[in-house]
Amino acid sequence: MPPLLPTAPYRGTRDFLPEEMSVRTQVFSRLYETIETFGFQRYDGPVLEPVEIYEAKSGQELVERQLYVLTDKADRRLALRPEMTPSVARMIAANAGRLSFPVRWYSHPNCHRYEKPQKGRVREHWQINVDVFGSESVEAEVEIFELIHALFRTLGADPSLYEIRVNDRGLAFSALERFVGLAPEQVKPVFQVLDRWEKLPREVCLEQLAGHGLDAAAAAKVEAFTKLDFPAFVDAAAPEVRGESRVARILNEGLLDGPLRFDPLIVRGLDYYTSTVFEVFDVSPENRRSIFGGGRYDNLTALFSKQRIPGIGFGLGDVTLMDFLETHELKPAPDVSPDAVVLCAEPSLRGSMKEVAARLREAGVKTVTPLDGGGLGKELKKAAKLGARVAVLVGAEEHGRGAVIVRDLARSEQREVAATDVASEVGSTLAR
RNA sequence: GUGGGUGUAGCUCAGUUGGUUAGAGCGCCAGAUUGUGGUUCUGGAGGCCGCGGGUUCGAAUCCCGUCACUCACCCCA
Repeated sequence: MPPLLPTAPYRGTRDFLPEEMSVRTQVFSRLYETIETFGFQRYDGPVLEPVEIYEAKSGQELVERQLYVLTDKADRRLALRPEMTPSVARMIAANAGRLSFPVRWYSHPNCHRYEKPQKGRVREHWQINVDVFGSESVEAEVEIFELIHALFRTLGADPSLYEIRVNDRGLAFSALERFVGLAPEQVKPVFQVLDRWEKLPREVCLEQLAGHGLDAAAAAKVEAFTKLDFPAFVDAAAPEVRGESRVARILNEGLLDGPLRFDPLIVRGLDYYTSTVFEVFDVSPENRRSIFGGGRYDNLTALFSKQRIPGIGFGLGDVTLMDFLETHELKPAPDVSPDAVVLCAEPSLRGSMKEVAARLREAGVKTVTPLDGGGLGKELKKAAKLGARVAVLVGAEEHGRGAVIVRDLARSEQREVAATDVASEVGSTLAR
C-alpha cells in the first residue's frame, strides 16, 4: 500500500465547501449586480500569461519573489497571473481597433502569488477587477469612487465603516521634490518610506531616510510633509502639475458625493500607477488595514500597442473583503438547503414520487428525492438534517385517490392535496 | 528570507510532579420507531497523541531534530 496522500489543499490555497461557497456566491453576486448597474461588462482571460508582461511594470519585488513561473514544453516562460491589470491591458490593446471608448470592464479572476500565508494574505485569491479604459476625464475617477461607495452599500456597509484615502502620485512627486528639495531619483525611495510611515516607529523611518542620503534637515522636512493638509500639499507642487491633478479637482470642487480623504502617505507599490492612487481602509480598530486599492495608469497599454489608452481601476480581493465583512458582521448566512424533499412510502411509488419532484422543479422549487431506499422515518430524518422546509409524501392510499401529503417540517403540520396542486401548495407553504 | 505560537478522535478541546487500558462535548452510524423527522433515551464506530530520534523501568507529558498549521516581520494586489 502506498502512503495516503494529504487531504489538505496546497499551502496558501483554499477549498470552498458548500456552506462557505454559498456565502461567497451571495456576496459576489451582489457585487456583480452593482457593478453592472454602472454599465460595466464582464470579461475573463487566461490564468497563464507570458512572464514579460509583469516584468516591465509591476514592480521588482512582485516579479522576483512572488511570481509563480513555469516553462512550457516549447521553453516559453509563463507565469500564473499575480494580478489582472496587465492581462486586461493586453486585451484592450489587442482589441482597441474595434472597441468604442470609454470601455467599462470588470472581471473576477483567481490570481496567484508566492507568499508566506498569514492573515489577509494567501497564495491564491479571487480579485474583482474594475477598470475604465480610454478616458482621461476626472469623471472617470468620480465614477470609480461612486461605484466603490455603491459596492459597500450593497453589502450593508455604511460609510462610517470604511474610508477611501486618495493621493496623486504626480502631485506628490512634485510636492516632495520642491518641498523637501529632493532630486528626482530620490523621490521613489522616499515614497517607499512614506508608504510605511504609519506602520513603523518614527526613529526607524528617519533612519531609513538617512539611508537614502537625506540629511537631518531634509528628513525633518519629509516629516513635516507627512503632516501637510491638502491645500498646503497642493501649493507645494509645481503649478503645471497642480492644474493636471484630478484628485485636486475632486477635492477642491466637491465633485464626489460621498466621503473621500486626502492622505499624502498613500503611494502604492505597483510601478504602473501614474497619477491618482487610492486605498480603501477598514476603520474598525480590530481590522485597521487596507482592504483594497487602485489608481490611474496612463500608459500601461504601451507595452502592447502604440496607441495611447489611459485607464483607471481597482482590484478587490476576496480575502480582505471577507475579513472586513466578518469584522462588521455583514456576512450573509449560508443557504445550502433544498426547499423540499419528495418521499415515497414504498418502492413501487418511486415513479409517482419522481413525477411530483419534476412538477416542483418545473415551478422552480429546489427539490431532492432519496437515492437509496430507506423508510419514511429515516428519510424524514435526512430531510430535517438537510434543512428542507417541506416534505411531500407519496403514499399508496393517497396515491389511489390522486393525492399527496404536503408536510410543513418547521410547523409539523400536513395537508393532503391533489397531486396536480402540489406545486402551489408547496409554494404557499414555503412562503409562510 | 527572519522571528514567535500551536500540533491529542471528523470538529472544539481536556489530559495532574512522567505511571499501567488516552478522555469529554459536538458531529457520525444504529436501535427504541417497517406510513412521519428535529427533542429524548440506549448502544456503536472512530486515535502511529504530526513525524523521527534521545532520556527513562516507564513518554501524549521531558530533551533534540524535522514537518505542518498559524501569527507577525519583510514586501504588497
